[in-house]
Amino acid sequence: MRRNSFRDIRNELEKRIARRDWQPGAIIPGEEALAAEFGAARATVNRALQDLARSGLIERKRKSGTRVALHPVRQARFAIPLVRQEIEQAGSLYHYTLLSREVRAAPDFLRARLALPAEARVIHVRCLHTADRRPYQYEDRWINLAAVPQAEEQTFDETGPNEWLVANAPFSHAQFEFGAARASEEERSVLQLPEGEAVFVAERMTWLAERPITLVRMVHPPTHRMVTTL
Amino acid sequence: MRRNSFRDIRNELEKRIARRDWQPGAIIPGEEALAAEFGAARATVNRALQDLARSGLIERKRKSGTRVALHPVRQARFAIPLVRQEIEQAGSLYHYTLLSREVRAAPDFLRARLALPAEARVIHVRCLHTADRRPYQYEDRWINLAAVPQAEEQTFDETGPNEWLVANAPFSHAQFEFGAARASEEERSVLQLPEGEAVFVAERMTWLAERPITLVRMVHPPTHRMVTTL
DNA sequence: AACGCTATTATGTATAGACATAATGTGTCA
DNA sequence: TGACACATTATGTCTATACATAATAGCGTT
Repeated sequence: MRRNSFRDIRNELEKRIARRDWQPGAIIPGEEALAAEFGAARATVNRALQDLARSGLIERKRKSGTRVALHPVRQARFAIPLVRQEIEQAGSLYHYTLLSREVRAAPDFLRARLALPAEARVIHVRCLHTADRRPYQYEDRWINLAAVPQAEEQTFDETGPNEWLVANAPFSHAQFEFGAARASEEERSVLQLPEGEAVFVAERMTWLAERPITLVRMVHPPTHRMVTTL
Repeated sequence: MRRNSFRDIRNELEKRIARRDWQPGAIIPGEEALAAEFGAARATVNRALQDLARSGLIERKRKSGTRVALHPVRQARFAIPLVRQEIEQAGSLYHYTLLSREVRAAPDFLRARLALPAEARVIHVRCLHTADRRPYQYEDRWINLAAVPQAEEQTFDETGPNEWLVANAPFSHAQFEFGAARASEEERSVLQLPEGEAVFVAERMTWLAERPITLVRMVHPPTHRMVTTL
């Protein structure tokens, strides 16, 4: 006979919620009761319930008890891979090309977005990532030199700034923005797209404890799909 | 003196990893050792480590031990709101318009994507969601009648199929796809976009325990941004 | 060297019992 | 009646202990 694992309990409760055995908003039995029902310890039931709460299916409050979430504000997760990994995992040949690299004062739009002081100096890097020799991602990146001074010594002609940053400048917070746009003149030429083509744009800002690290705009051809499951 | 909570332990370990006290790829002390160091039980350390593993900062393997992730494959979460909520939370006026509703046999492309049998019947609904009278999202949805027979009685002329489904047909799995595309003729006319404009496309498939429920294609004007933080 | 069995080891999970904490209910006193 | 202290309750967390399980290392056999 199989022992009652917290997964079994979680799955069973999940099923009951999906089946509407317990209405949305309704309170479900307490940990003690469930523990008795499943013949498990309260700690085991607790673990199952915490799991469900994390996935947004139930809401828990001390003393009040546990209830089925009214609006199952479900959330999906997506991984943030390195371009190289993403491409190589798809079984393609990765290649990196540096297009330009420049140390300069932060332009106004960047100062505004990253809340940088007037005198801020940054590195601006533009590069292209290809998969099987076909343009895959055009990367347009700004790095705050005040936060990552070692970046100034990097030429970025062999490895991309993303890989270097991941290995040398951890971040604590990040903001992501995804959208679509008509390809600009420059994007079209770099990605070799026909006139008027659409592009998938992902922007990312990262901070390490309130200090802005980098802003990057990653532009993909319209064939690109970001996929995730729940 | 404050008790060592698993959060404290997690935060401390997080800090050490950020500080590079342990190099990426390096093995970190075992649970017993950490428990001794923090003066906690192994179960407490275990909980902290499982937490870190879930967030992708470390990788654990039985017998081998725990090591700092080489490429911290961090993951971000995004919420899956109802369009109405999304619009109203932004302080805008939500409005819904049904464009068409039709019960029919599943077309080939749909049968292929949802793995439906040859005789499958579906509802096809097209509708528009507006924010402050401006087109916000064009929704093109297919519902599998074998999985949600009650949908056949719904007219969807007052509330959108999404809202109805959320309240009446829960799902257990979902797949999301995001991308960009040039607006089709139909999308342009519904969303009132100029010729050659780009659109942001989100597709979602949902299942309840292996039974396909629905496939929806949600098309947004290029001004739309999907934002999330980590 | 190749193979397969076994012992070892670190993590994974379960348990009973205890105390902590937040939220709510209740009774007392001014 | 209102303010406030106190009891109650469900969840939150920790501990010590035990056993389970996956993966590896080492050994012995062929």
